[in-house]
Amino acid sequence: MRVLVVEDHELLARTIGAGLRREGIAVDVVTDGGQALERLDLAPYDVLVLDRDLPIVSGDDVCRRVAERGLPARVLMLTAAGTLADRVHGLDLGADDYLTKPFDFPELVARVRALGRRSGPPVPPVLRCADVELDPARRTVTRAGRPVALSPKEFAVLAHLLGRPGLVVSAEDLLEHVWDEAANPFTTTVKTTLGRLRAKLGEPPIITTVRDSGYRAGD
Amino acid sequence: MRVLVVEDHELLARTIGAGLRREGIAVDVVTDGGQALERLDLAPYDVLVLDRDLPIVSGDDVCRRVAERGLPARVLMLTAAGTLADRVHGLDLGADDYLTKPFDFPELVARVRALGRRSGPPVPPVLRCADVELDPARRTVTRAGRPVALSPKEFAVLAHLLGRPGLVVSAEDLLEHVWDEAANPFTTTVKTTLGRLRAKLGEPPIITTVRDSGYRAGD
DNA sequence: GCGGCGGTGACAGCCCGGTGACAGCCGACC
DNA sequence: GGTCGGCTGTCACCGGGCTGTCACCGCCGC
Repeated sequence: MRVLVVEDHELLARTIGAGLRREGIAVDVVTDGGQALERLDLAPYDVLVLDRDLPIVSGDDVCRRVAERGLPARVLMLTAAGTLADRVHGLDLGADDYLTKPFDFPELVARVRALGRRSGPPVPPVLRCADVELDPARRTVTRAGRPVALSPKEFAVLAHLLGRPGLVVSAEDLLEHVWDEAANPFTTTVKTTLGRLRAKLGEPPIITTVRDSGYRAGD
Repeated sequence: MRVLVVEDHELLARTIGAGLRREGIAVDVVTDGGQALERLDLAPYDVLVLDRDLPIVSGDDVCRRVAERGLPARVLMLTAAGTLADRVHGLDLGADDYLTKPFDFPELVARVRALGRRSGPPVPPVLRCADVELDPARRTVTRAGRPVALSPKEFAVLAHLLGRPGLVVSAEDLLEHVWDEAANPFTTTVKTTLGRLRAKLGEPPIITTVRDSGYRAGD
């Protein structure tokens, strides 16, 4: 787990850093919000321990920027102001947890661990072939950066082919995996769908035909 | 966001459930740990509000099982025992946050929301897409600066979509996260709600349909 | 030349998704 | 406690685009 501590009170900063390191956590320490934003661009932190009362760039600002940029770091906000309103406000800014000074060190460690325990869910990979990209989660296909609108069947066929780059995929194989069991095994729908797909993908061809065997993409 | 409340004190359980629902959150309520474990197998909850002092299967046990099974649910532990040692112990068991009774309801809501944010990819506090802005904390939506009045369900659906910009969200996914257990899996309510939502949002469309797959906003 | 395989265009049926109407339910307000 | 109104789930119906079928053509190998 990688943690960035942002705390302008230097002694406290060093103390937190040393304490977390003693727990086997990789820690970087900076003392103002500007440095924090720089560091966040340079390395992927799991947890950000953030003092709210920072000079110049406040903890709230850093927190908001983290959320805006969609950074994966979870934010643990430290503050002297422990009123309910402040706490709620901080959480709504995008902080993931809140701790009021003075705090007990074991609790800080436990909360940092809790935040770092689970990182985001694994993202399904984007399939690529030449200048064609297929994103399964977004259900989008682009060619040279321009979106290509595909029907569900066309999309499924392309995904199946791009998922097996360089391999020859037979029409029977496509029927089995892309179509359901109701598909007529003597149908010509595979070649029709492939024709439409090729037409939408344009030139140069992404999918080649291997006579008597099937189709191939990528490689 | 979908929440499971586990609280053996029935009146308190119902009060929490009703209060969260009023905030547009899909809530299921059970009154013991055994039921909680069953429910957790049946539906993907985002947040678990868990009383620590449960009969038979304790909150600690439930919490441990959640962590062991690698369930995506975040745990907010409720307890009467507010000593530091207890809090640290709870967090080490896998709880993600801690609240001591008696608590203020706005803080419970804020913490549940914060945990719900964490269960997905990090989400900025205000969701935007084109000229539409959605503020989860204020429960407001504006289009081109003009307020749009949405019902709780419509709001929750829009928030779920805007929180996953560019991703295709299936009707099943919406049913699981926006509706609670009472939802009929064969219902047409999702498309009806989406129709009403689109009508209120007006032109140009914010939400697009991906045939056979689901809906997408943003991107 | 001819046979077989694969590509292409036209066409029609069908399924999916959108829409409007309606009813039950619940909370608010009187 | 009664009534009203908004929210939400169900249903029936409609329209459009997807997709499977078919006929035909071109190409390649024999």
